[in-house]
Amino acid sequence: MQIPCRTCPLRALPTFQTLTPEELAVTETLKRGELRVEAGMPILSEGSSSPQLFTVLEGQALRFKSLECGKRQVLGFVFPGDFLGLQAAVMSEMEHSVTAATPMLLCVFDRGDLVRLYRDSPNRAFDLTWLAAEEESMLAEALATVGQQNARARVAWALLRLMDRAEQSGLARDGVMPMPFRQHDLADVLGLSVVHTNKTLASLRAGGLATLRDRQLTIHDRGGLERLVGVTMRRTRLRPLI
Amino acid sequence: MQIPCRTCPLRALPTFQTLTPEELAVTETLKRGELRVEAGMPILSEGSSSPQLFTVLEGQALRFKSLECGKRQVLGFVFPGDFLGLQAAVMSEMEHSVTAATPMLLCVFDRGDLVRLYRDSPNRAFDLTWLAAEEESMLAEALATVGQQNARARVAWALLRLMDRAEQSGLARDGVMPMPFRQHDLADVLGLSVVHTNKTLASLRAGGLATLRDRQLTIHDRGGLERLVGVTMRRTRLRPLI
DNA sequence: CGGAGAATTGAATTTTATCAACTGATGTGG
DNA sequence: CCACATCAGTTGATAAAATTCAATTCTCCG
Repeated sequence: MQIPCRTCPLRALPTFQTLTPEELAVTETLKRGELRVEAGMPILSEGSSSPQLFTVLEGQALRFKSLECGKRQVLGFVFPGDFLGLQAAVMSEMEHSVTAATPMLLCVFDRGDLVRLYRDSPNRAFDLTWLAAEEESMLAEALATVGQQNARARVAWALLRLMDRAEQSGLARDGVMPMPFRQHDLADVLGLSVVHTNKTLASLRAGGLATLRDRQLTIHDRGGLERLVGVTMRRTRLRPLI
Repeated sequence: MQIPCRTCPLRALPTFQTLTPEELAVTETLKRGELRVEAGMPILSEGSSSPQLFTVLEGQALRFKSLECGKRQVLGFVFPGDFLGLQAAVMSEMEHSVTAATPMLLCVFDRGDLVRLYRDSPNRAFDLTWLAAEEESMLAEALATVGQQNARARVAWALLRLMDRAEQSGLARDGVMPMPFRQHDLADVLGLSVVHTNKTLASLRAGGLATLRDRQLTIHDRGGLERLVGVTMRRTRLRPLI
């Protein structure tokens, strides 16, 4: 086990809750090891009941659902600090898949320890519910965007969400972040075709709102993008880090 | 308090978990009373932090998010047995609203009791996480449908979902259920215009797949509808009833 | 019976998807 | 170091889908 929880660099970030020494100790007993994953590799698969749960230490990934017709709907972006596999742990199996978009480092937990956690650490149990509720919020926001907004507003929303997540996990500076996701991924988030996503990105770029190129996303005019987005975007909150 | 939990008619339904007498006793101490709500009245509002949580005993409702532009996205249908307000209890406030579609009878809980529940009843705490994860699944399914499917498939999906939920809560018989929601509501679920929803319904009716009229939904050809729907629809599961 | 909200229908218009072709960057092997 | 292959990104033309608008009919209640 390379990194003990108490010195986990993620905990230093202002986004994450600070734990009491006792809580930290409990968390530490749950950690089973670390796992490195290459870009493009699957981490969790729809329909499987993973015996392991993960906290992302480094790298980015995509959550998505595959459709019979071969299409897929991307459900969300995964950033450091995110917890993966709760669904499989709580229901019998995963309802979506997760695939690494970059090389990743994962902190590994054991599904079987969950019962113990609920019994012994009500605060941490509450945090798990919080995480599930947070996912629910994110999906609701996405659904409202995809269901009700036009292409421009959808893309604007996705860019702001990406930047927000990147800032949370300390990956962005001054509206600039590394962008590991493809336009194709963006299109599958938003229910748009790749072509139309591309044109919309070009239009935002031309309007001086945001630039996506060379694996890098730059937000030039946050206010302008926010005006485009019709749904209320929740401010970043203090998250629990399992 | 009119109905004690142990004789709650919902518990008799096969959809809901049976509790041990102890668990039932705990649940009973949480119940604060009952609330009747008229059709069309708001139950929970986006942005508010309701001090109360509800379990639906009778009636149907809609969860939805309002957009700045005046549109709204319906996030899901609420049926008897559903738990309302978890989001407000876990995060600081509700991220969506709930409005009654029919007269309703709600079982009332107190938000403040949640901490006690997490401390004393790990099983029930786990159930709350389960409920949040279930919501997440439903939203993911909706997002995949709205994001990737055409109008026919979307409407087919919504009709099957409605029927499934109605069967779960004992409201449907032989593919026939009372339909309290308007075509306008359906349109806001699916990200379609009312007009197009209407035409699509007409086309499904003409194809002998399903009929929606006189406040009643009839599924004539479940297999036909399922073939239209491209996303995997989870089978009804055993749900916890809080 | 009359009025209000809901459902339905037929254009006209707008938005988005699909198709096909092309550019540019990256990487590999001879 | 160049030829070649590959893949992401870009663009224009065309087709399909959904929205909007306008008008009419239907249903439920008072």
